[in-house]
Amino acid sequence: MKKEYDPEEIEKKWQRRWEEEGIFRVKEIRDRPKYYLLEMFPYPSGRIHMGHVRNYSIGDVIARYKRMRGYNVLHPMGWDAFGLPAENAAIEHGVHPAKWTYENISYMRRQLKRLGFSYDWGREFSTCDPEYYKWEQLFFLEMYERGLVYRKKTKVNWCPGCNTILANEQVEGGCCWRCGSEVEIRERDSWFFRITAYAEELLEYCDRLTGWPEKVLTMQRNWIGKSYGTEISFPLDGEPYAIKVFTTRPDTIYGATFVSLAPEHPLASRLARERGVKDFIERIKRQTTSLREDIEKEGIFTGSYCLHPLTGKLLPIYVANFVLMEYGTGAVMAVPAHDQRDFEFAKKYGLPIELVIQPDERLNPRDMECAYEGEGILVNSEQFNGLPSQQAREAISSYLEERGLGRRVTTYRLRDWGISRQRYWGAPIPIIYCPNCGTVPVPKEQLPVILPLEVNVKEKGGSPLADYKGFYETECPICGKKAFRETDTMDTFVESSWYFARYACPDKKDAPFDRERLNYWLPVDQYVGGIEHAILHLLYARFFTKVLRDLGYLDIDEPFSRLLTQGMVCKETYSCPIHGYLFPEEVKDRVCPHCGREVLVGRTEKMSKSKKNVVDPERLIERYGADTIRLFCLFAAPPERDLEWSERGVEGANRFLKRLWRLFRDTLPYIKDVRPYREGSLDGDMQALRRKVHQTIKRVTIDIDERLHFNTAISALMELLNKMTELWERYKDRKDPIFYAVMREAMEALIVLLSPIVPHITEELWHNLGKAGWIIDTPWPSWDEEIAKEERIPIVIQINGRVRSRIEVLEDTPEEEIKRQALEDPRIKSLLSGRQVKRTIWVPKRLINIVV
RNA sequence: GCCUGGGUGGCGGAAUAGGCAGACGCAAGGGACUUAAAAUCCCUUGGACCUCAGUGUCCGUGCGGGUUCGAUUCCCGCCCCAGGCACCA
Repeated sequence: MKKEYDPEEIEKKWQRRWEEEGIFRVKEIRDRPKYYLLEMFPYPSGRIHMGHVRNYSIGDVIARYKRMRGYNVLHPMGWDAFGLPAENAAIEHGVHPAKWTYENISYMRRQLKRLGFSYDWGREFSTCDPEYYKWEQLFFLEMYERGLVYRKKTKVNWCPGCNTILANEQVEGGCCWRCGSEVEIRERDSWFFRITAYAEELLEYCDRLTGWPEKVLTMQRNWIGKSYGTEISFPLDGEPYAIKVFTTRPDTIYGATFVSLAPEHPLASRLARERGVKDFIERIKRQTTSLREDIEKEGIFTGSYCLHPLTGKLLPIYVANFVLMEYGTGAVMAVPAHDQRDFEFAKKYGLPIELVIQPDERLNPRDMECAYEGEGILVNSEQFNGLPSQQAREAISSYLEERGLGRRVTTYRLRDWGISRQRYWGAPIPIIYCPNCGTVPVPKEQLPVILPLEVNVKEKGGSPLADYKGFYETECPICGKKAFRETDTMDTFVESSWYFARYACPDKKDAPFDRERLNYWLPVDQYVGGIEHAILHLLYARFFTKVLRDLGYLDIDEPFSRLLTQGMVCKETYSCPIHGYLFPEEVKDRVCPHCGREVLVGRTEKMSKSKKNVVDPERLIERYGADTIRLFCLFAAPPERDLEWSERGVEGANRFLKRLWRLFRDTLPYIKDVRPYREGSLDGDMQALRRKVHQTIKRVTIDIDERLHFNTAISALMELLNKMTELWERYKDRKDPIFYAVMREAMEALIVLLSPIVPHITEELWHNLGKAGWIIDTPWPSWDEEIAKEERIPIVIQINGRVRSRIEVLEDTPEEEIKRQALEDPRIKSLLSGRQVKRTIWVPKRLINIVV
């Protein structure tokens, strides 16, 4: 073997051999337990970034580990290939989105291969391939048949300058990111998936996803937002209509002093008698809902009144910008005393504040500086006075129901999923509009509706599909006359909602899935991806799984049994006061390369191209090798935390591998033909080393298997290497066969335990040890609890909770004996002299606390 | 604004069920080797204090309180940072 560690040579060698032998190809093997490990597939943006390296390094450790534990592991990779950046590239650089995407894919595939991940590349696919998206179009049609797809009006961001619809991310501060024009809100027909039909099931199953982080489940539960409330009718004054409001606080009904409508509410414009009111409504309607967030609460009196359903009082009707048409009924009974938004609104427009819930401390509406939103006792509420608010909710709801003035309802915050995108680079929606027959689904046998490649993506104007006759002009499948295709494409979240299932059988030609293979592999046992997908992607994938189950394709209820959400990769930013953000490699000696000014070192933020605080993994691989990068990504932080990039840390990881290499090189001549130590008692350093080996096996196994904390697994392995190096220096010349045997056992364990993390160097060392076969096919080592056990354990002696001394005892020393020893400890004795021991607290195997 | 996380030495982090705060790594300082440098190896390293330099004292896990014999860990109230977002009545 080489004298010095040469990562490039050994990594390329083993990557080639693994590929030649196809050792990561998997087939269904009935009598072996399967394990499906999946990482979120990448968008082919151009090059792999550190977030990918981290994500896929984590996944690869688990995949390789599970394989060593005897599982038949499916570990696939592919491309989430539709999306907006391809179109932006087309506009900016004149490259066709397809060319751009496929070139990126081939570049990034090479980068991933260079990192040595254990993918079964035979299952790779891209979602922009008609062979993939045609099944998605099929699902769309089947969902349409079942009423799970429908069309309704929705708001879109319209840029008058570019004459096109903008995505939310293309709107910056209310203006178009490309031309700076002020963005308008327009209404447009869009296709929706009826995810709300699954709201209850999606919520219920949150309780069964025991392998998911609680924070993700909490976010999803809140997103679905089930709430129990009451719908109450407020009759209009002098008209035979009523405004239906939704409230979760019917107990506050006597505190309602006005009613607020969403600007989109049908009654809003009807009631608006004056021109000023109409203008206000039109102005608010033009604000996007996201823009309205930051805007001050404002509203206008419609000039009309309604009647309080219980007191008969006249209440003014307002239109308010903070009332949402999408939630509840689009109308709110305003209770300023007990709702902060209503409170602010009432203060602003001088509306009365009526206190109806009295908490323990006496509130007076005149002195209130904010609304009281908590529970309390009802006051000013006629016959309900004196009831606690919780009981009052029930009593008032029942009272309203009995009189036909209201009814109890369950609402969800979750809204249906709008999937229409006025984009070119996406899967076409398989619908035809016929002047005679109306909206006609594309017959299934005509699928796929292929996205034409021979179009020009232009900077200005709408979707190229809407300009391309060859695409949109077609025949009606019913009457055969001239008809038009839908030119919208699907949200790219649709592709990523079912890709995990397609990996089970990506070669299936005549159907989306092959039932038998699907049932063998699904569900995904462990899913790994960024925390930023905690809601949208993960909820959509769960929804799609349930839909595909109900359409008869899948036999599972949930796609991902276990979920690991990783944090982001961050780095400090560099900027020049004149030239803006700078790439780290541009900065030499902390000065700007353009003007020589000192660079400002900014906050640590998520790596992003716009801030230029990115590190190119490829450069690091060239310099240190794939194993070093993988090791660093796993060592620097536990997976769920954000990872702060540090070039120094990478060097540290590299040093560790060099130390491993050198120790192995030095010991090899002595241990090459030695059998690992297996049995018999040892003492002194030999026993200590062997104990460390078994302790390390235990720690690493638990860290990888249960805790998914690779950073602590690695630190345990570093400790083992340090111990081995130390003892090697001390004993290498003693020609002690027992020492060599213990070293051999330690070396084998170290290499095998490290192999999921740094597969190349360990494969090389493994073969140098004279082993045949792949290290990934080596069974994971087990530990012997007896060998791992410390004989003497340190016990901390505290006085009043402060550490004052330590003693060492045999593990099973009884409490009485430890107490006796503690009190006899000279230091403790002197500290206790003249003081009365009140009690002692004994924590087995840890400490004894003497309270005086 | 709302939802969800996070905050520990100069830095990344460790402490697995309330029990030794700072494992492991980085950086820094000192030393060894070398003609020299790099590489490598060894030692020191949270802060302050002390005429008992010790097995010493005190402070210290964002800030302020609380529970407890004992709190990085649990509870209450703040501040700051990050992710997500659709003002959710």
